[in-house]
Amino acid sequence: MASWQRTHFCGELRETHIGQSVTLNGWVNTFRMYPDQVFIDLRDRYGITQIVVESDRPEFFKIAAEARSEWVLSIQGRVRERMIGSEKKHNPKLATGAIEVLAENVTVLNRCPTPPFELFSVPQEGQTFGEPELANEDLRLQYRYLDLRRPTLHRTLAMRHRLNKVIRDNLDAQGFFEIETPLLGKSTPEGARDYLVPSRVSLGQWYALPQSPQLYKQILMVAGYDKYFQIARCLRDEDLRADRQPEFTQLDLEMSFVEMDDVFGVIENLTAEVFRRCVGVTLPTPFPRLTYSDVMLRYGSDKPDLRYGLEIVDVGDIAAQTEFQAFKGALETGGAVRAINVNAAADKFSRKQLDELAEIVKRAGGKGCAWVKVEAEKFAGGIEKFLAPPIQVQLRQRLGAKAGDLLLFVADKADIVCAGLGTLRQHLAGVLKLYDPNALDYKIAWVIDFPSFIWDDEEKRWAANHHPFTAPLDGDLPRLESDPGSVKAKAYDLVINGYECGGGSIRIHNPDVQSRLFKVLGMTDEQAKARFGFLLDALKFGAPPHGGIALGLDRFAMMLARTTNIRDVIAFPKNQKARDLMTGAPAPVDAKQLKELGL
RNA sequence: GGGGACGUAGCUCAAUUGGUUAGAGCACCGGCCUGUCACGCCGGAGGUUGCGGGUUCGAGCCCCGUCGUCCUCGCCA
Repeated sequence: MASWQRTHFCGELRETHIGQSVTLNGWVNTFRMYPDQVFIDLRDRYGITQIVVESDRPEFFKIAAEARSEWVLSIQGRVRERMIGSEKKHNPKLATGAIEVLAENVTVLNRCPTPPFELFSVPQEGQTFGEPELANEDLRLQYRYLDLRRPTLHRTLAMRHRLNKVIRDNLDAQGFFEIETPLLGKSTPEGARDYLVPSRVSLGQWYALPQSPQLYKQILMVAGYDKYFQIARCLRDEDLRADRQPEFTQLDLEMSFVEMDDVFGVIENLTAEVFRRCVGVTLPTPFPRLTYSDVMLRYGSDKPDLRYGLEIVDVGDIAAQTEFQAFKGALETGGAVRAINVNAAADKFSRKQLDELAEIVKRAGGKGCAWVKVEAEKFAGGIEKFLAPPIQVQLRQRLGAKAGDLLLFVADKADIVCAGLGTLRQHLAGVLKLYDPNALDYKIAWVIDFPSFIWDDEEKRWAANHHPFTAPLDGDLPRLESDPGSVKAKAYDLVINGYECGGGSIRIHNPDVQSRLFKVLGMTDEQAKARFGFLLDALKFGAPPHGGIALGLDRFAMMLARTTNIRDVIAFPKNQKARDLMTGAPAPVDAKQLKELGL
């Protein structure tokens, strides 16, 4: 062992170590200088230990006095109790506060320039490390290795490690095999935009990086590996969001001889253990199962945040009795009129703020939002004059309204009403603080009974809502050709606190059904064979009934870490333009490289 | 591609809404200090207000363009 190597960690020493000779390695967290003493708080992953360097060792005192934030030091010394004379001078804020290390040797392992932004600040009560006010994110991403020194990020990455470990242990115990699948694969035309990789040995031809291991995992089922999982990197060349990165990590999973309940059982077992072991929260199982049509109506979203109420209520039948043109017009063209009762909020919104609510609905595609305040006897303001007393009575009853409530209405095509009120609901919950974003408060549910198809108005054809191998509900099969829009799928999403954290389906294993489904999608057998031939071939060779799911692990980590920014849970994330500000990727390459690839 | 917010010292922010020499805290440098622990005290240095143009007697502030960052719609089977 080299003389500078550590014998202990910086968070380790206690009164029991007093008198021992130790060596600590770490970064200078803070320093306090005196004419005859230098105090250095030395930091590593495990904590902080105070180092004292005294002037009776001038050669080391000089080095210590020069040391600055984030220098890397090795301190050899003796552990002693913090005393002045015979009086104890412990620091109760530090786990190591009873002791300090009197330096007998100081080695500078590396210097560090003044960091471009602050990494540490005053610790909060009960914390070893203090979080500074965060610098601009682009600066922090450029110096990611410095930003990653922040204890919050250490904790998050430690938590992700535990998440992966729990997943592997749990699925192993449930009988799953972890199997890797290729990164270099074949582009499949539907779905997200592919990242492409040129082939050097087959000039002019391209691999695609996987959007998910979907096709491979189904083939593994054909091959008899009846419980498969993989912690898989997936790549999609689409625009980024606060919860979306171009490369992200899925827990990909597939099982044979199963129906939906079997997948739910495995995932509920796993998810409950993840939350118990990562954040100490017990989730009640089984998770609630909500239908797509139900959540769209009540929450205006297929991934509702169930931590708060503010449910949407259909008032179309009552609105039809009014002469209010905005209501009548929407209903006459087959639309809907729905409302939210914002409890006790009548006085919380100024006229200007109500206009802002209308703006939010407009941004969601709507024409605006009508409002009315509820008083003891009657409604007031907004569209009150369009609502005759008997209408008011009905609305009051339907919406459970009492004096002081604020009623918000949106009238439009049904999907716009959902989007408008859904967005409004989220906004209101934030503004009215109906939930605590920092609390260990998790509302988790399955959303089921998704439509199999959605109508693509541009291409004038039915498109697969999930993917073209998703099995329709058995009872809906007879309507596959006659009424595709009414067919529901054996597809399911796992929704946590308003985030889609997973999705999957039971797959079609019957070639006849698969063929019928391709026809609905406007694909001939030949076209289907050209696109998915290898999978269709494989499915012919004795495919078992199978199904599975993929969980978005980055989003899971966001939930566990209680952040709304996916970059907080990824060690080296990309910015909104999909750039890595630390490495500078993407970047031009040498002409020679391009030439080799025939580009 | 559309909509929105932001860009002032190394960092976080301010600048009485167009008016004198653009300030503060932290960081940095120097000095003082025998027990600090966010040490304290004194002093100092540090600015093309993202960039380019325009309006004006006068622009950090208004207008146009551009670059960058974030949020969002489209997109994400």
